[in-house]
Amino acid sequence: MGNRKLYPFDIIEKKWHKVWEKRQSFRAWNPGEQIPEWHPFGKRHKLSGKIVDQKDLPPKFYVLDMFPYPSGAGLHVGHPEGYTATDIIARYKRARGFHVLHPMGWDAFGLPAEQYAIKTGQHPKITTEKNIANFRRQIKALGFSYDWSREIDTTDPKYYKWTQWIFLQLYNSWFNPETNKAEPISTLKYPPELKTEQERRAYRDSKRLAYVAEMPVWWCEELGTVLANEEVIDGKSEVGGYPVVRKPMRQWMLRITAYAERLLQDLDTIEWSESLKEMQRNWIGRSEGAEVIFEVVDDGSLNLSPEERKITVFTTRPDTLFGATYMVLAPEHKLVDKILPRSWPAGTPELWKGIDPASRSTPAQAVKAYKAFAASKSDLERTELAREKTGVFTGSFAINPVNGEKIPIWIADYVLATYGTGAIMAVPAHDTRDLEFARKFNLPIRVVVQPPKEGIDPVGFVDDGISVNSGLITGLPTPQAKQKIVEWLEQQGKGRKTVNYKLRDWLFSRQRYWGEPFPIIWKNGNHEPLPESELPLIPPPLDDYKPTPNGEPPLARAKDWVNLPDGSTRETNTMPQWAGSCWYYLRYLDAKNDRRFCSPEAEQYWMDGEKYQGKGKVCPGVDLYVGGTEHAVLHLLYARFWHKVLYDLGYVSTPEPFYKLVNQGLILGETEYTVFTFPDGSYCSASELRDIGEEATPHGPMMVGYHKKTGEKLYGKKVSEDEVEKSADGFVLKTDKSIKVDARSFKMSKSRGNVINPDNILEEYGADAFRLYEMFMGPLEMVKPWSTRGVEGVYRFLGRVWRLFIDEKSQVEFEQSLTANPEKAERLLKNLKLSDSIKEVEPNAEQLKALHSCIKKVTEDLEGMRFNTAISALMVFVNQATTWEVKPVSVMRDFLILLQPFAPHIAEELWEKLLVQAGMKPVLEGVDLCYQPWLEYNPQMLVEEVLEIPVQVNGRLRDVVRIPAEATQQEIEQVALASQKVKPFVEGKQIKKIIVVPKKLINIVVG
RNA sequence: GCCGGUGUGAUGGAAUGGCAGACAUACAGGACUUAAAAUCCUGGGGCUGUAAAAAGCCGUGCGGGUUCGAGUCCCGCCACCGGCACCA
Repeated sequence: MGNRKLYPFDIIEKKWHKVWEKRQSFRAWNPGEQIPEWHPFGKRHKLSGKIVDQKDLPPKFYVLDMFPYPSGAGLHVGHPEGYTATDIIARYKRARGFHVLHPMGWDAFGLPAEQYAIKTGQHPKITTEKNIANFRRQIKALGFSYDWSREIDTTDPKYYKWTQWIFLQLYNSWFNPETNKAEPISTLKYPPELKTEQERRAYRDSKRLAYVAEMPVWWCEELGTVLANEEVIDGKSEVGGYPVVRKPMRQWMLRITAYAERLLQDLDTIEWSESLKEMQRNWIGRSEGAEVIFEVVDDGSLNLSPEERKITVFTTRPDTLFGATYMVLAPEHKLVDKILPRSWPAGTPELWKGIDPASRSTPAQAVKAYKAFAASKSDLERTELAREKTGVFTGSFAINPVNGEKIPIWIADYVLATYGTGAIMAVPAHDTRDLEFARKFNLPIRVVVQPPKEGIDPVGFVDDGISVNSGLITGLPTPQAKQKIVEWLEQQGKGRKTVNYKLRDWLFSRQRYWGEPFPIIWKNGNHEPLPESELPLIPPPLDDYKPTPNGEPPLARAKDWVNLPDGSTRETNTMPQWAGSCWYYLRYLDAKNDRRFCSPEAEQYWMDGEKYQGKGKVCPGVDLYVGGTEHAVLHLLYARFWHKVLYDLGYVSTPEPFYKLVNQGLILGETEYTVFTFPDGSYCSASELRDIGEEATPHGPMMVGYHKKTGEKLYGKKVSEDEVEKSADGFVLKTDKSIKVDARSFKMSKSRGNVINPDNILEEYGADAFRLYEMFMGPLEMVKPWSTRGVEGVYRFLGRVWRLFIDEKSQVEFEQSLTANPEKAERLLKNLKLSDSIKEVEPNAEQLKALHSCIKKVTEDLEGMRFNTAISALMVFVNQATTWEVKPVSVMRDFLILLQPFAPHIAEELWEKLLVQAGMKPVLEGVDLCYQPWLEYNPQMLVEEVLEIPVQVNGRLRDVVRIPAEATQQEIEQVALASQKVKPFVEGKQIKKIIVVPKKLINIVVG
């Protein structure tokens, strides 16, 4: 790239940023606010100077970005992808007359700032502020039409005051299963047997939506904190990839499980992508089945109470009860230790007695050894490897309620304590895991479901079939068999129909400093809420931000803060990072309110589509939410949960927060080519390798592959694009075409060194080109590789737009005077002259057609969020307009209205030129470009007098004929048949039928 | 293994069941230039064919099907990407 700019984007962009800021162009107005005389929104909607009421305001459109965590690394090119998409929509909707709310803020609590604080002793606030300032600068440089007056920061006490307040709402609520919603804790009814206040308190505390529980949690030594299930991936922390272990700790929990069903059901009411909804459904993991009670066989020596004698299992296949040949408890199951007989029953095979030969003398010893073995396995080990089944016989038996059969009770870690009842009935014939286990320990396998088709082995058949050898359900197809057996169990009091969810309650406390402190104090072992008047509760500064040596959170170091005069102490845990992002979209509605998290008026106006949009489509909540898939389950599930609680308590008016959600696809690094070499340095074709992939090494990620024949591990070497060429299938080395090269794009990462810094792109091509490129790459939702060459392409397009309007001679003079007086840059812009070819003339038919087909395409594509094709329509227009000797002002004006959402800076500058130098009349006089009304296309302008109609014979293209638009079907047929190119294919054959698609195509079918 | 998504030129990608490859990138040729950059113009899926054309055939991951007509719809596969994964 030469250093000469195609147009002075740097000057223009700075200029318009200042203008927009000064005019507060993108400020949105809450009901009750007075709109100043000068504001363009007031002018557009005739509300200037008025104190507006909800009913005066035009329909709202709330378009939201997932706010970023301001990391020290600065903006990633992935951020502006979503932000540009929402900005284009925001600008388009504004032009369409909507009252647009388009805010931005910072999700600023987080680990990196805290870890930096641990290293340096510097308060994390300082790092955070610095990073926010950098992010703000970078985002502002892109010219997004945010209402910056609503900017929020989750680490600002004015913000987290309300995060803490919402926590108190959760704390002071319980979920009433009868009404299926959260209610104030005061409506809780106590069982009559609870007499003392202490008993009632314990009962109350056990029902709260925010409650304390001692439970095994994921403890991450490296991070010095516990993590939520959702933050643990493959036995490692999602952040940093550190090992985690299970550890019982006292923790704050949020009762999200109470909302499992509603979180699932309401997915059907919102417009999210199917894949995203599926992810949430999977996470919630609803499964219908039955609980079945098995009775432990006790000859009296076990001393079991009647309650302890019952083992309840959960199964989704009650129809296979007759095939249950053993049962399994999780090692952590409560009853495990109670059911152990003193000695092995007669005839217990050695194989059943456990993993440790030394401990086989009694069941208690075997079980103890097995429990120790299972507990020692990290979760990584549990999920990894071939998952060889392990387990041990307890020595006890239970009675299968359907046939009275005595079956052995085992413990095994393939049964999870945390799902269902922590116990299962094992049906090896019809469950893959049970089958594996039964085969390993030589347990009986009994077929009770016949596959519907011949030739399928019934052992290991897990789908629906016909019940066999199953007493009263024999002969029934699986669904009916399930129903009938459950009815029978219910009659007998041996079981019932039930639903289970994979979703667990949300572990809500962290042993960190840089998070919201809990507004909770502890008095005599009981917790109490802080009064609302004491919010926000601000954490004290520390000298040392590490956890204390005995594992207490860092806040425990601040003795003066923790210990209160009356002897009570503060909770020292903090909330997880997700807390602040659970409700930020509500704070934007009324960001400065210090009496409430958000006023009811603002909430109702901006969130409730139905009431204030009048007729038409109802879009409750945030109308459009755009962000990455990385938040598919965590943030989006948590936020929906909080929203539903607030809805139940009457604080918000919609059951769902985000009506329409779009996931932007990841932007990968530029395509990389890898050639593999043998240790001696000679090349190996990628086609001879299997399992090509990345491997982390101390020098960063390396490409590795394994030789298909020898299994030898080979390393890859990066080669540049000019060293390779495309062959029949895939790329090969230019120097040796027998050597295939691996070509793929990778996620951008520091260690790989393929990160594109937005600052550099902005510097070289400007914000408009950057915005345009990110949208032009392809459909928003798709994963796509970055290509800096592609940026140059759209940059050239903007250069063509510029030259369409600006006189070349004045451009040259401008550049010269700019070199001489760079400090006068902005004033020199005035010297740029409009091209002489732009004239106040009536547009001709061709020009109108070009304009109106552009309006049509851009409008339709914006409605469908197909930005890439909208931009190509703009390019088509410019390519056509470049050939016009005279360009009518009106046509060029309308083009700028279409261009503005995509490339606002250049559009504003050229609009101003048309106003000042060509005396252009805007569509709405005195209104800024960003509030000019959108254009309607006129179908009349697109009508062709002569159409080019393709002629097919038997579906194959033979000719294209020109036919007057008003031609009749017969005339069209005649012209087509008369075509010299068509004749040879028709002559001598019988014409069976002629299909004429009006204005589109004609197909002659011959026999 | 289960669920979801995607497969189209050298590349990113376009195509309400109706001219496959819009628009752009890369490439090649030309104009302008002392030269280069920038700009403008032209070309282009493959094969056969021809002096050049014309013309024909084949082409949207693979195999079938529906249809006058399929990248698009249906059935069966394959590959890649993402998510979940001992959840009974």
